[in-house]
Amino acid sequence: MKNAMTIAGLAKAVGVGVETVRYYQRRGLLEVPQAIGAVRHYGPDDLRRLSFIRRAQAAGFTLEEIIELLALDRTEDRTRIHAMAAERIAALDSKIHELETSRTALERLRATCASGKGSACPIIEAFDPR
Amino acid sequence: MKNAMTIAGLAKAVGVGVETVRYYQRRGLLEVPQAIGAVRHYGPDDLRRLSFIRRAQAAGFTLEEIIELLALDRTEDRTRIHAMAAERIAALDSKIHELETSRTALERLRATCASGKGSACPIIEAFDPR
DNA sequence: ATAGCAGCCGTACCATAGTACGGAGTCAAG
DNA sequence: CTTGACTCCGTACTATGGTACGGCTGCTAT
Repeated sequence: MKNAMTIAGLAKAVGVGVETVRYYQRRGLLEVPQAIGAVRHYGPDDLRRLSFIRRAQAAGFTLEEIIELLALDRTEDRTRIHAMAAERIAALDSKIHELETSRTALERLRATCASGKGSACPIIEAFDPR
Repeated sequence: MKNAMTIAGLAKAVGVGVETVRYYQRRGLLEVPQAIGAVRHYGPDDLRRLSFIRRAQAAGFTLEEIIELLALDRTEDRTRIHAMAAERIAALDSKIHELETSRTALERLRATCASGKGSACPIIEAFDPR
């Protein structure tokens, strides 16, 4: 059958380990397809779903939340979806801001310690809020 | 003694729990000050150090790396400091980029599902790379 | 037909960063 | 001088997201 792969192929296609796929199955994020013989075969749907999981993780959703998102995907509870998206966007915004602040501190540290003259290079002070 | 506080004061000043301070002591990130009587007292130095730890964590350094940074702070190994800063800035940049990409996907999801007409609101597709 | 790689399964273990708990001691106020 | 809050200490437990192991079985190529 075309487009059908075994667990290793699925895992590889998304860049995760086989054990990770099995872990997601146990957690209920991926369903366990019916086996043809004793071996399961995965298709494009599984691939999309697994990719989604990874992208949602990158967006900061926990696996628990992703389980909810996947359930929500089959309903039409727009209110809940909207709320989850809005909440995550807000969290993302503050996280991005935090990382940018950290980046500034690190730039300062890098600049201060680049010039090789003075002896000490005060790491702790580099992080002081300005 | 002025400026001296007990562990709860220190923790509170930085917004962590007492147990967290003790955990950092065990991990060697904070030193255990000499007790006056049976109770330890903490001063401005401890406060600065603890604040630094938290900011460094926000920058994505692990506690293990922070231990190294604290050790480095007393030396003048600028090369190492420079390398660590540069490495972290790069990681931060790619993380920020990733979060921004995620944010875009979430905005798309929010927009798609905001209009209350169609029935389904495809969560999974909202994360597809465009 | 047989070797050997894959897949399957359950269970155990890992890293990171805390958080909780229980007992004993101590300090300060009333 | 008692009460109550706080400290100290060691040990155990938690959450999150995997990763590893070992035995068994079945598919496939030689």
